[in-house]
Amino acid sequence: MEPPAPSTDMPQDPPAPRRRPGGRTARVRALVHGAVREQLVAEGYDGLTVDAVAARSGVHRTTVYRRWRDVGGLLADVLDSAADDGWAPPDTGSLEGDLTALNEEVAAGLTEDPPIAMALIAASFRSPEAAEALRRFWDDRYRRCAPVVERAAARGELPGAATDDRALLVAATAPVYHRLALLRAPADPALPATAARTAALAAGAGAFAVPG
Amino acid sequence: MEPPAPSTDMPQDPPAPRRRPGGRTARVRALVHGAVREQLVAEGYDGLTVDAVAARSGVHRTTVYRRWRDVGGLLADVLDSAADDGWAPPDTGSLEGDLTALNEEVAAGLTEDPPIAMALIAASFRSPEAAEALRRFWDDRYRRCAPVVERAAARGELPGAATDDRALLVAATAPVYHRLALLRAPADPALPATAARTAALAAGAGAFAVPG
Amino acid sequence: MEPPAPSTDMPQDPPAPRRRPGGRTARVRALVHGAVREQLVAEGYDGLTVDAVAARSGVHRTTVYRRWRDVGGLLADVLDSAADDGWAPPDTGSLEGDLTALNEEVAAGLTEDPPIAMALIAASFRSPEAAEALRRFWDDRYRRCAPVVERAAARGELPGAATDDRALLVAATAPVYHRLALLRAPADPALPATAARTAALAAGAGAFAVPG
Amino acid sequence: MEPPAPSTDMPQDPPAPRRRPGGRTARVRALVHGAVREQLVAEGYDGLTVDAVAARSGVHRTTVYRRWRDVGGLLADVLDSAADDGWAPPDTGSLEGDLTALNEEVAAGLTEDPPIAMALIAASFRSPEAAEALRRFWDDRYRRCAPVVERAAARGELPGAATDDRALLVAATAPVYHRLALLRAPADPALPATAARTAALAAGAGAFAVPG
DNA sequence: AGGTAACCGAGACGGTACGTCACGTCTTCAC
DNA sequence: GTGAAGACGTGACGTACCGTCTCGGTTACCT
Repeated sequence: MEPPAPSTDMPQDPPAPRRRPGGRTARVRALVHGAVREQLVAEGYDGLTVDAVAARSGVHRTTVYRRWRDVGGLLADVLDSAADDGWAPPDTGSLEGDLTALNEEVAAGLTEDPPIAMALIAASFRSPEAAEALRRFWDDRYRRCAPVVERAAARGELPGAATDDRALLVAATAPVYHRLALLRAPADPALPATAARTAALAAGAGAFAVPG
Repeated sequence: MEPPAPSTDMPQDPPAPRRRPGGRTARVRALVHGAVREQLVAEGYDGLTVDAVAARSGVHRTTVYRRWRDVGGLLADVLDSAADDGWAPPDTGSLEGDLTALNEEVAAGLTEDPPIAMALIAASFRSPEAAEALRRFWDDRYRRCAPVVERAAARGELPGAATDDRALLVAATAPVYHRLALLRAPADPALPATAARTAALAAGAGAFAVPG
Repeated sequence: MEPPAPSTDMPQDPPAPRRRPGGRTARVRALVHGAVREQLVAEGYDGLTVDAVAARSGVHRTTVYRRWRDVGGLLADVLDSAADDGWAPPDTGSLEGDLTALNEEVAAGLTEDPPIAMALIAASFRSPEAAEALRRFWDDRYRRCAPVVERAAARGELPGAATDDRALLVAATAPVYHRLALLRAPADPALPATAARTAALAAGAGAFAVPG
Repeated sequence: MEPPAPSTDMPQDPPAPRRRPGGRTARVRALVHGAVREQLVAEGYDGLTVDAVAARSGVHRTTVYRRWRDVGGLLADVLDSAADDGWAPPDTGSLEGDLTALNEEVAAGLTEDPPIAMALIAASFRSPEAAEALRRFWDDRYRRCAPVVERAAARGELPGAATDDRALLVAATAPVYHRLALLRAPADPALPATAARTAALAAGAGAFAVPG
């Protein structure tokens, strides 16, 4: 949190690595990002090889390996760059409504075709880098959902002094993820609402209240 | 509740309608099953290749390809053969207690080292056959858990005429799976109980009641 | 002077009842051998890469790596298979005549175009396997030249009880190799004869006599 | 007589024809020369890459490519700069003695460890520039050996009016080079003397006499 | 007891992808 | 405006594993 201390540079201290934000490097990155997305859509995760991305992007294999190391690195970079969108949680006027809408977004994402979200989850099991990126992505998403809980508290829907928003949000969305991503059961149109209602009900009963 | 640990038991009679149940064929199957489990423990899923299994089992590569086709087929067979253990859900005298115990089993399975359960989940994302086998396995496990709900109903813990036992069980266990398998957050010792309490609370409030 | 060994590079007796003449393995070997020679002629040693040989032969890269390991292995195999020709040293009726003829063969080999011999020598500096194969090749050639010395002795051209034939032959041929392969001086039409005369003269003076 | 060992001395003044003798250019050249020699000693010829030399010398890759073009250029420059040492042929009082001493130097150079001379020879087969430099180097060495023949003539060891000193010297040294560099036979302690005696004997018999 | 279909061992091969290395060029940023 | 730092295109390397093929040899089940 403190400002960076001025480097007490010793003789021959290498200067700060200069960035090259514009030009070829940036163009290559954009080309590769696009190719990753297209390849994922076209062939699914199992078709997402470095070779295929390189061929599709027109960038050379070696360059991809140099900059992204492997498929996990590619996905991580794409995921991170995707985290900068302006996503915001729904605001329906009630906790259960918000959670239901959230779950419906989740369900839609997990069942869309091509199955990009599933591909990313699959990737996270093969590449630590992709796993970490996905973790960061979800962390960011859950953090942005905090207002859902705060608004509910402000409306008096939640008892007690404070509520563990993350626990509540995870409890609300977990059944959808579990059913679709792990159990691989067919989509249940009622599940988003059911899971939301369950979590909202438990929250109203103080299940996620923070002591103190 | 988690995918099974590799048992080192000897070949039990496969109830499959196989043509030649005895002798060499069965021995080969047992050798390969053992090698799959050992390899999974030793090298993780990414090290679970047909070649490695063949080498470890002493069975020839070609034979493995002939009978199991690929890694997914190997895992599916092993998973299916593991479904015949005598697992039964806990019985603690209360719905919340049963669910908590169940969740603790799940959490233990997902965090054990070597991470066999995680390896199987990872496999399910790469092989349709393994995915189907894992689906069958979980289906079987949830089915065996039905008595937990039935006992709770008999004790009068659940309102209404009938409860969707599967929905209740999924809701109870989903947060644990979600946190550990997807979000990859560190294990939270309180989560099994919290998730169980949440689900039990919602169930008590009729969230999983079946109409009619 | 042992009789020429039967060549082992052609398909030997195919016990195949209904198969095409020659098994796949032998056909692959023949294809690759041919491609090595062609590539060497077409592109020289620096163009002799595994990839190029594979492409030219129609055999897959991986197969070449599996069986020959690297360029050195390829050359070694080709060299060894070439050692089974029926080469015999010249027989002109005099030691100096034989050595001159031998040197002229050496000079012709080292100056031919495409420079296959030079390419093999170059290869021997990059691959231990090729070096060893070349060593074996020369050893075989010098061994076959022993009759040159024996005939000279029988004619009474050599003093003493015995002559170190290898030393004599190396002394006779070394200047040609040295000038053309190492010093890379232009070919000197007189050198084969000069070097032969020098060696013959020294031999006649007993320079290569074996004591005892 | 063998290619020079890498001297680890610091930059001596380059007697460059028209270059700026001092300053950065000379310093860079010295750094690179040193790095080439060190790299050759440390990793052998196969480890002598432009990248490695640049890294070892601290000079940028691009600079090396600009000034020396490739590995052959590097070696050629180093070899040429090494030709300026003060090497002189032995002077033992007899032709055979001189040639023996010369051969022993050659043999020592070809069998030293690390095998720098062999590395240079290897390089000469891969880079025309290095080949030409090595040719120049040997030419210079043989030229400096002329006094060996002149002294022998002055002592009356050589018949006729004149002797082809180069031919004599090549004949004397060729067996050593041939055996060690091409045939790769183990070092024979007697060979330097044998080859010297052979050549001296032939020379005494007028084998290298120049007509006219 | 013997036949025979099914199964297994063995080895090579074509093929995709991996990840690395070095070469030599080209572009961009900083001076 | 120039030139050094570094990113890139290019080609080759050697490896892992995949899945297939063919051949030949066993084995277990059935008649």
